[in-house]
Amino acid sequence: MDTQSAYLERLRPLGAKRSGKRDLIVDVFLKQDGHLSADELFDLIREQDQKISRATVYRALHWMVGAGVARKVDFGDGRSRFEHSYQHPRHFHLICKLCNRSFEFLSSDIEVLVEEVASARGFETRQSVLQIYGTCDDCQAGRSVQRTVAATELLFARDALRMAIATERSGLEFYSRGAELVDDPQARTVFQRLAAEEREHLTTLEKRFEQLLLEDSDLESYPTFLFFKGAADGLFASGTDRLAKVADDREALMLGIRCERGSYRFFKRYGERFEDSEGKRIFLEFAAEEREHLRLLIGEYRKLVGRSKAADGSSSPEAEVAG
Amino acid sequence: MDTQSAYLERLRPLGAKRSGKRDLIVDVFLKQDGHLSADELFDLIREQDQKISRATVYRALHWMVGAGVARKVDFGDGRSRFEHSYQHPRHFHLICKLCNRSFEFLSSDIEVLVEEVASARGFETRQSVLQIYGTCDDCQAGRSVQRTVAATELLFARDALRMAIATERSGLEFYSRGAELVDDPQARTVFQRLAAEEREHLTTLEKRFEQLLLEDSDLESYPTFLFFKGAADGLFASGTDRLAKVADDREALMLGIRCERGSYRFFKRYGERFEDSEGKRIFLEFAAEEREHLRLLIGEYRKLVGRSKAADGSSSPEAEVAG
DNA sequence: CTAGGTGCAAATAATTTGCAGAGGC
DNA sequence: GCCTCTGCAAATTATTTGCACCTAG
Repeated sequence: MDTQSAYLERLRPLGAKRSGKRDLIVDVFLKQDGHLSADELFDLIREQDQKISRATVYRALHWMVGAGVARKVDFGDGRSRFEHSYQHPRHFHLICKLCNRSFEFLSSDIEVLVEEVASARGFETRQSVLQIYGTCDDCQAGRSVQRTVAATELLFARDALRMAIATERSGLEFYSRGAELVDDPQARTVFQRLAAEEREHLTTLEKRFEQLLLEDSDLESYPTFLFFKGAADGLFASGTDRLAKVADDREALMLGIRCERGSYRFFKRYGERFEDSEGKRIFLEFAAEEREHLRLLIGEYRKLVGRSKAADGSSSPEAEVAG
Repeated sequence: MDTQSAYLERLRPLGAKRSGKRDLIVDVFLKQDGHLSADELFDLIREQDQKISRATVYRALHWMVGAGVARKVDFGDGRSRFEHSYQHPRHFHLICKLCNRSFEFLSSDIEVLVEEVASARGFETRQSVLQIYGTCDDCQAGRSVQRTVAATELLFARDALRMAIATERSGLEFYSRGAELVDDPQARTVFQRLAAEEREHLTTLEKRFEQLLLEDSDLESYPTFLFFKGAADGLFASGTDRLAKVADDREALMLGIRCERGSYRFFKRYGERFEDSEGKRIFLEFAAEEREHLRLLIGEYRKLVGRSKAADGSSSPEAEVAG
């Protein structure tokens, strides 16, 4: 966590003056996981410095919220709670009313819908908070096991990797199949090359996943953190299905372009939304790879259309590629 | 609002004793629209009865929340706010941080996703709260017009009717087109009959909509309250497109069945989710109509398959109809 | 030097509670 | 008669503020 100080440095201009006290408070706060009430944070601070007053803690929290370091969340139990934004994408909460534990998750699907609703009203969103109150499975089963939960950062990275791997797999299948089906030798070469790349990336991603597991061997067993309904894996999968039905090589390439473009936009868009974190990096790196593939495919598509001028013009080829 | 007392009566057993004071508080509370803080409610109560104390209001609110008459919502401004559950489906909020107004909406799409996430965790949901903080369009534009907003009840009814009407319209188009395309005379009769029914229902619904407008002539101008992304109107519309491509009458009927079933499930499912209200009734009544259509279509389908035993078996007809 | 940060104590603000009496069942 | 509701006032809890002082830029 050495980027942390750099991160804070970036924020300074917003907040004016630096001070030892505030630094301490911010520091202690960022080291914590989960949701702290002002009072809990105060107690923690007091362990380090007996002389810091409650008011200072409140003021520091207020500053952090303003500077975007922290978010204020309300669990309905009277006092406010705070959580970091640092390496911690905004997320939603499942709150168990029995054991008072809270579980986090992230759903890009929901975020998209929220955006749609807001824009339908001309509303400019700054923050959205979703809390689902109810009973957790442990409490329902009578278990009172205080299951330790991995850091959100790890879960996020895990889910981002899972998604990337799933996409890579179905991409691999798509291109392998495509290489078999395509007639044009150059198009086939491109499909084969892309298949090879997917295979290579897949290996890389799987290694990265294994490395992640080293940090917490139970990582795979924790529940999903990042929900993506029609995540990219569906894109290529349905693409592969449709591949069997394409009329010619041009259509096959176009299908590839559509899949890659969907996948690229998807990973880029979400990668951009998150705060600095391993998960964000995974998303963005993956998006960059998809962009390369996309470029390759589009180039090949243009060449193919050039070669066979007798394009049937059924679906305005150039326009589609341009998008 | 005469069902109101009956409604409260139903709740009594949960809450023990009836009392004039509490009745007054509940009464005043239910008459209000929007989100009241305890204090605002207290002021309103005081207009009726100078001697009621703040504590009593708090206690009554606490009771109401427990009894399910009210919900507690937190807008992050320090004090809690309360809103009815009565004739007021749970909903989400857009909260403008500048003018402090809040706008409600309902999104079944989001609710579905929330349910999915919760069940993926084995979490039993009791309530979900979604708050979107930001800046409303009025504040963005510098307008400070305190636009009056219609009662949620009305907006909900309006949107339910809009949805029903849209579905009815595309259903009408579907069956009209179907009647032209179908070969089998009996199948044609069914399509014609359904088209006629849709036309009739459409008229009824449109009248109902006009009546609703009498209650608030600006009703149409208020922003959408109920968001339904792939609302039923999309179902029949895409059905009509596909109608041109069906191979035979059996497929045409099957397409109708699929559309009706989708529509039926849709309206039923959501109708069931809401608290007693005009909107709920609209949903459920509409669902009942769709069920009738569905029954008719399935009957016709079975007859047709019986007539032409030479079914190609391409899509396990009976099984599909059964679902 | 000066704006902002800090501690302390006092002030608010929202909500809860103890207690004695009133009222429904 | 018992149990719950009610008013009042006092208590509690979370958070903010005034003020005098301190410190980084």
